[in-house]
Amino acid sequence: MSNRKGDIDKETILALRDGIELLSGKWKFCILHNLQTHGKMRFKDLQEMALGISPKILSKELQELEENLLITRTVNSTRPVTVSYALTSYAKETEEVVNALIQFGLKLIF
Amino acid sequence: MSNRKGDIDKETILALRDGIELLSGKWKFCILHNLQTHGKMRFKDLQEMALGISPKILSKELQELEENLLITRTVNSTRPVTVSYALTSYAKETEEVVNALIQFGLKLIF
DNA sequence: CAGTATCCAAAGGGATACTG
DNA sequence: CAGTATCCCTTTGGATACTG
Repeated sequence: MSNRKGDIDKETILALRDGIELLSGKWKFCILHNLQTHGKMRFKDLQEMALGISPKILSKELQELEENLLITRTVNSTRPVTVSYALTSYAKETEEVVNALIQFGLKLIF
Repeated sequence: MSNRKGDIDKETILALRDGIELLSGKWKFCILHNLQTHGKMRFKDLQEMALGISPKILSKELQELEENLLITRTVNSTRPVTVSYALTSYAKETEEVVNALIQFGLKLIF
């Protein structure tokens, strides 16, 4: 309660909205969580982890995460070609958000 | 990394998705943050805090938060009638999520 | 395997005016 | 003041089929 009532902390609100924006999308938290716990994952692994995500959506969310420097995309010279996704060091910042959300979700039930 | 690759922790994923669901909506985090920092707030205060939210949306999100027992709605016997919103004790669980998100958002810029 | 292309339904959210 | 009602547009996300 560092602010008086009506004295709105705009920077905090903007930071909040920025954070939300980068993590918006139905599957982003799941993707981040899975990469946190499993390390590198391929497209297909990610598709199976979250039951029922269509390839189009997964592709889109991965691209957004990559654009925002939260994950890397690596093409492996195998046959057939495989692609690995992994968190950037920068994405460490998201771990607390993901974990807090998981803790919150767990407390909803029990 | 307690799980082997491919051994998906469904409960964690479901908790994550439950948490996300309760907090989904463009303004919920802002509402929660403002109630955290300012305590009780009236409808109009909340409307001003987040520049540009329409009354319909604010009303909807407040109802959803109330349904999920994260906030209380109190009608004050004033003239004209005013209504106060405040966090429930249960909503303490959301503070860490909100704060983690703010920290993440702040690190995006600086 | 790792996507892209196309099509489509539903949800989300805003503007505005109105009401008790 | 605290909403609700109406209208409308945009975004989101899913199903499916196809490609290198």
